Amino acid sequence: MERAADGHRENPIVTVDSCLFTLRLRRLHLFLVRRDNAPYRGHLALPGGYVHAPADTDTAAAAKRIVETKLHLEAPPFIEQLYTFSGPVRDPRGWSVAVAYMGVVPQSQVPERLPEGIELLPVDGLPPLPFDHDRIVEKALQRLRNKATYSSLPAFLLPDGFTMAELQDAYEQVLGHPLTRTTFRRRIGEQDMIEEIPGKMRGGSQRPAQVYRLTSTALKEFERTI
Amino acid sequence: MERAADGHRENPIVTVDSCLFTLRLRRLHLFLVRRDNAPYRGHLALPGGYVHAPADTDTAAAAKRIVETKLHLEAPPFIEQLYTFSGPVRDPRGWSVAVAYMGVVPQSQVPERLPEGIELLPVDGLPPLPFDHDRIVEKALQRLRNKATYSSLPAFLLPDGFTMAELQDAYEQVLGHPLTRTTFRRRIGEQDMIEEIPGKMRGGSQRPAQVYRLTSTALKEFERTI
DNA sequence: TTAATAGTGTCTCTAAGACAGTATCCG
DNA sequence: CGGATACTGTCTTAGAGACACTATTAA
Repeated sequence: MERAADGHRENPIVTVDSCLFTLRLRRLHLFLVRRDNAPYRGHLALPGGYVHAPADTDTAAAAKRIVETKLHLEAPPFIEQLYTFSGPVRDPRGWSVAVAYMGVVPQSQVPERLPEGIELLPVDGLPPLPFDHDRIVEKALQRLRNKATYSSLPAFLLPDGFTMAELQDAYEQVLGHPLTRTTFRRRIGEQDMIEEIPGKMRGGSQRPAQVYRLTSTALKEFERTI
Repeated sequence: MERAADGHRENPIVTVDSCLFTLRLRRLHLFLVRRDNAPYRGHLALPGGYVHAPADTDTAAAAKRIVETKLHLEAPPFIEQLYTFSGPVRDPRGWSVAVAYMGVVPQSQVPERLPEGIELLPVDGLPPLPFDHDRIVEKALQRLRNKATYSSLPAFLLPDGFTMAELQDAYEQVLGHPLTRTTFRRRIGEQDMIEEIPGKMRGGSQRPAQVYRLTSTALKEFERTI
């Protein structure tokens, strides 16, 4: 931890970038913002910004501040630190460290018409992104898909009050492959992760479905044994 | 990503800290170094240091450099980024960002007598550590234990050439609970993770055991379904 | 009644854990 | 041969997936 005597050391730039996902028309989408400053001015990129050292209490606070400021989204129901990217070339402004965050937002929390400069693009078929944001998005999708196999994460893409069919669809959209209905119901039932909203039912011209909500605002991880 | 006009923003200090584990006398141990600079001079802490911005190619390179310099260990067979800790108080030198790494080293790569200033302590019963290193170690142990449930990670604690009993013991030491022998053999066998070293056998005054090695120098993760 | 989706019961097959039996070494 | 540990085969039980059957609504 000694201060280098040779004067070679410069302190890296520290930024925060966030990958926020939502479901729209049953497809997974990513939030992007059009940059209004150099570098890459005018390009679509992940919402990001500098850490404001004295004001922000940590990088998570910086991420929240930037999401609120740039995406006009209130606190996402799930957001967590993803990975830290670093190096001399990923940002043209110099040797940089980017602490990346990953989160999900229910569609109900997203306005129908997005504010100017904010775009919501389907994750399959994203344009090339500036900086190393392609790598960040790839890692975020890996994490999201992986967590879908052992946690309640996909449920955070849904509004409070969803049917079993909607929940299964959220899992399938994230995982990218179908699940067997019987097994899905059984597995979810074992996890003590959702509860029936008493009496509440929903249906069109068929048998109405039971409506559920998460039992906890915290992510629930499933059991695993070696 | 605009430069703040108010002048409030200072760039945080960027450091790297590493949690390296090994098995010694069948127990999990953590590497610590006695600090020879302020702050916390003379205290045992995780091996850490500043990122050398132009010289290091990224924070992983910084972690490797610091492990080699401070622990006198060659490249650990497994090391990965753990988490990034940040805030105004975790380091008395100011608002800081610490990118933490976690790794394992086989006992065979550790000299019997450790160099001056380096200590290897059992993970149960560590002294309180400076900075927020207690939190970092806690997170590293969580990651290590979690990965033991679905990957070949504990095998990296062993030298090349281990018996099935030694492998099971490594898993049990990391997980902290016994495993059933039959199931363990079956599960490991399915993973295509280890291979027999042909002809090689080891045993005292009993039937000699088959000796194995990892099939890959990369971590192997087991299958998982929802 | 029919169409459509929700929800349940059950059958089969596979995998997990328990346990006993066989193999192979040393002394 | 006896003791010790390595390894394998098999039995029982539990869970996964497949599938069919029942339930409940609107038209």
